[in-house]
Amino acid sequence: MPEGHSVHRIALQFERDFVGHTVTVSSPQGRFAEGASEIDGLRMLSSHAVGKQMFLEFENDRWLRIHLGLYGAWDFFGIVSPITEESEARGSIGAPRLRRALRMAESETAKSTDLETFPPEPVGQVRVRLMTDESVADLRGPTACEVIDSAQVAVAIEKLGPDPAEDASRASEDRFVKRVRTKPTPIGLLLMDQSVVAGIGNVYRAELLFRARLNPHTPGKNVSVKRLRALWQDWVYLLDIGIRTGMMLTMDDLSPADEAKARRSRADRYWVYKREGLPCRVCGTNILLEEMGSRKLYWCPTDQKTPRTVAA
DNA sequence: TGCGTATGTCAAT
DNA sequence: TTGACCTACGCAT
Repeated sequence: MPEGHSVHRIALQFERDFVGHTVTVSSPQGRFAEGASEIDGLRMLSSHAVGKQMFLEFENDRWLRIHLGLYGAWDFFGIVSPITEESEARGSIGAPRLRRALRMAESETAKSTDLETFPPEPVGQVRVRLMTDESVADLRGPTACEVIDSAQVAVAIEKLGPDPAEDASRASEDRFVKRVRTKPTPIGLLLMDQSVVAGIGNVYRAELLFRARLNPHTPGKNVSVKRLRALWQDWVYLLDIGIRTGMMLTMDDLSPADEAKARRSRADRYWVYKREGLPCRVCGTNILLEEMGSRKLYWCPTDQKTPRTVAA
């Protein structure tokens, strides 16, 4: 379910509540029994996200690499610390941390409920359970879940393009621009290519292209450097909002009422995503749906009509 | 109860 | 380009 923002939030959650702790690792479902035994009882040393992948570092050069894929999700139980200013703001800062259950990765429907017993019984297909004295994290449905060493971590990260949440430097932006400019591939495909830019998924792709008023079919090499820099900066901006709020909020300058609506329901949240056949919020033209990269692409044929590009 | 869908990726063809 | 895979949920029957 997650695009880059949720993976970064999850990595932050681990940083808060697991890093520095000795972790009991098990595989209630059994499918990760071997990997679990490799890291069981080790101290967690760090937690990182790059794009949609997360790397949890343990002692002895053992790393847990996780990719949630389409349906993966983490559930946290017990002590679950607030991870952003916004979540801090909901309770008083410095107040005792809550004992609760929180589902992450399905940020659209993040739930937090009271917890009666600790640790709770695993429910459903839990591939991995990580447990400290105070906190439990259950992983279900990941595409990737494996124990590797730091050399293999380096290989995995090498395959990924820049991720602004991990490196927002100008060099990172340049890397993105350069990669896009060398390819004849449509920009709508390049934004989904994790080696070009890491962390963008199907929702952010559609929304970023609309915000840029960019035709998804424009070949990467035909998009001007100026527009690509703007596109990168917009991703920096949206990703930051995503990490802070846990939601893919892509519409700016909403009235407080519309902002509340956008937060409450997906139907009121996006410019074009999942809005095929509905009138464009800007020009009224019906939003189109087409397949691109075997994923559903939503766009406005009027606002995103011409590439309006000049080779710079 | 069963079907379709989903914010993803990879291997096989 | 297609199919396989991981799991949960909403909706129709």
